[in-house]
Amino acid sequence: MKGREIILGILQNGPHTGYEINDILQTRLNHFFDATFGMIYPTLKKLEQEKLVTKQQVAQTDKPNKNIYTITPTGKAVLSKALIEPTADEIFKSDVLMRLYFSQNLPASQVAEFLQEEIIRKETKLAELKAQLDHWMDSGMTDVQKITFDYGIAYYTATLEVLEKAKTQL
Amino acid sequence: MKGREIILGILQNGPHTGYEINDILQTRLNHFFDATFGMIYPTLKKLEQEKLVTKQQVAQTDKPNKNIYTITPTGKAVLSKALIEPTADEIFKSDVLMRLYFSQNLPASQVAEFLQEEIIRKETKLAELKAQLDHWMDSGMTDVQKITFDYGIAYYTATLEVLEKAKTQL
DNA sequence: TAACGCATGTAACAGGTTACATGATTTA
DNA sequence: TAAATCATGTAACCTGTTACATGCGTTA
Repeated sequence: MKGREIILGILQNGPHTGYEINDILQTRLNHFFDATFGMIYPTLKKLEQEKLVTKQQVAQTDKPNKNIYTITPTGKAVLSKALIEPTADEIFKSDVLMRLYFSQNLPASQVAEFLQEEIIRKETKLAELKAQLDHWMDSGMTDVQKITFDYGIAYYTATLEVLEKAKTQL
Repeated sequence: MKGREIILGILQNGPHTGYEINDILQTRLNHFFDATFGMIYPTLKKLEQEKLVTKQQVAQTDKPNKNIYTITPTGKAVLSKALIEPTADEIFKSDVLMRLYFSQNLPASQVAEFLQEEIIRKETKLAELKAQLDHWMDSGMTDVQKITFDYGIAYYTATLEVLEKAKTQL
């Protein structure tokens, strides 16, 4: 699934603005997808042109006006088709591991810094994900969605352990 | 680090052909980077134009002719600079987790299939990585490179556990 | 007064993917 | 005889990134 189908997926649970879609992506799906407004708005525009979503403009007084997008029956059909395709390989690229791999000529202090940068990032992400659990359960988390949460926790926890152990052993 | 610097990094450990670079990427770095020939050859061409590498053509009788690329002093300078920059966030996108997230209207059998597809992939990757350890240690694995290996093992192991537990609990 | 939340969008560009094209030798 | 290994490359395309542009109300 690419941005296109992912946005359709989010809209299947109800109409949303681009801003809200970004919010969902940044909180609940942050640990396995990465989105930016530069992708969300152009994608919504294309989806509208293809008639997979409809746009409803809403004027607001205190806040900027907003566009609420709703998935169409055609959009639902496209999504359903995408959802039952065989799954694709995950994409994982780590700059930190790449640095470690190429670090032969760097001082240990530099290597320690790389490790530390990643430890901070992962600790932050882990804390955010854990903090997210309560709100998410309130707003209706399914058992299967819980797997994606557990996956994230397990991933951050296991790799943090490796990074921390490596740091002490330098 | 993007493809450009990664290829420079590999060439810092000695001259290589594009084919060999691919091989290194597919075996040792496979668990945190993904490369294709369609990226490697065009990148080598650009690097040559920028004089960051030099090409030596070698005629072979039994096998196709090959081009051996060597990093230049300018190339080494570019690489050194890239290596000490602050590290970038890792990129992680999981199609399987995305399917699980959107699976409300799918039958449990379909969810089980998603899980199974990923379990097979991860088991395969884990086995390949473990199998790689011996050759890699023979060809000179540094302590810091060992971290990248441990990271991969920890990641596959921890997430496999989550996926397998989820499968039994469906 | 600085930062954050709300809210949308475009244009240029980078980076990599996919598919195609070729072809001999060796191994199963 | 099918598949794998060795070996290189191009062209079109897709997808997303980065940077820019705007602007009010509220909170710290």
